[in-house]
Amino acid sequence: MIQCEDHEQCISTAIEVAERVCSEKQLKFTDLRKDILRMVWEGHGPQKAYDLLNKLQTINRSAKPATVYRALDFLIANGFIHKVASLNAFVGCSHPLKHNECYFLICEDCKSISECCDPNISAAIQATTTHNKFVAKNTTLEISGHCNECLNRP
Amino acid sequence: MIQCEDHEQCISTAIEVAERVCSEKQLKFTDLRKDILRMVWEGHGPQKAYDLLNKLQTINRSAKPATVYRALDFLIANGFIHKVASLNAFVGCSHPLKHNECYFLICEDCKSISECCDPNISAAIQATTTHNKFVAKNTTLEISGHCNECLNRP
DNA sequence: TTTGGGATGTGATATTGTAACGTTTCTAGG
DNA sequence: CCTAGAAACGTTACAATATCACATCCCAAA
Repeated sequence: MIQCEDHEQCISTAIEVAERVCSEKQLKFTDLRKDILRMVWEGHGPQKAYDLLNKLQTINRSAKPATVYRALDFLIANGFIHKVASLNAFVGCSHPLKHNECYFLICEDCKSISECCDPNISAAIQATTTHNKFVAKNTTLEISGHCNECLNRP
Repeated sequence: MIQCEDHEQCISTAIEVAERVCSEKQLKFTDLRKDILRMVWEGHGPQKAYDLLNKLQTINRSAKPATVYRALDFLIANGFIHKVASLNAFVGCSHPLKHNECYFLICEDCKSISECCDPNISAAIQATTTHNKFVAKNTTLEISGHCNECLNRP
């Protein structure tokens, strides 16, 4: 998410992809779900549920927490966004079609978050779960620290 | 934590280690902190802050959330427990002296949690953070799924 | 057209965590 | 010993996050 050149473009791409995937899978990509997906992407970083609720209430004054959480649940279940557990926040998924195991680099200074998928990490995790005879369903890997830009800032 | 043979023993070992480390580092291992550490370990799995509060209130009726959270913060800061972000819960650290990067296998069925440190995973993470010129301060790796025992249960 | 399930509306409430400020306790230095 | 200053703790209030339960709406398949 950090690196995008034209954020409007990447938002609309994300929505188009979601639209297509939902169409293929016969899922209902309702206006509400689309609005929430757009808002998550617009934030350009981890978005908090209640901030999304506030935004949503500018469109739909009667929106409630459950409104937002239900849409978020749908988007997570179908891979369009991720929950960042260590922040209690949500980010758009950069490649909803490609990977299952993603991880995040979270800069504590500028709050940027970048999503990566690294085959070596995935392989190492896989090797260990296999060794432990553990069947992994969901992997949370979040690395917080300082990004290169912030380290080089004067 | 799953594998311990004598849980009373592993609780008291954990407390002894904490006592020693605090003594060495000139940290104050107060009764409150010791009580919370013991309660985290007694649970034999991820413990929720408010469950700990309830337990604590059987000893100290006037305990408040902040009482618990402050003790938890101390225990985390000094490596005696970990926060499990994906569960909003806390577990005792099996080897407070040895490692920085630990990860968890969390069984969704029996709720057991096992802490592991795998050099290969650490190396893969390190390689990627280096490649991204990212300085990691804290790594959260939590793998949820199904443990071997639960998979083999009839 | 009915009917059943998914999606949403709505109000209430549960759960998790922090801020702010006062009091106590410990400890180092005079 | 005394006494600042800091660390720990007590206490109140509240903020932030999340879920439940039940009603209603809407669409698609029989």
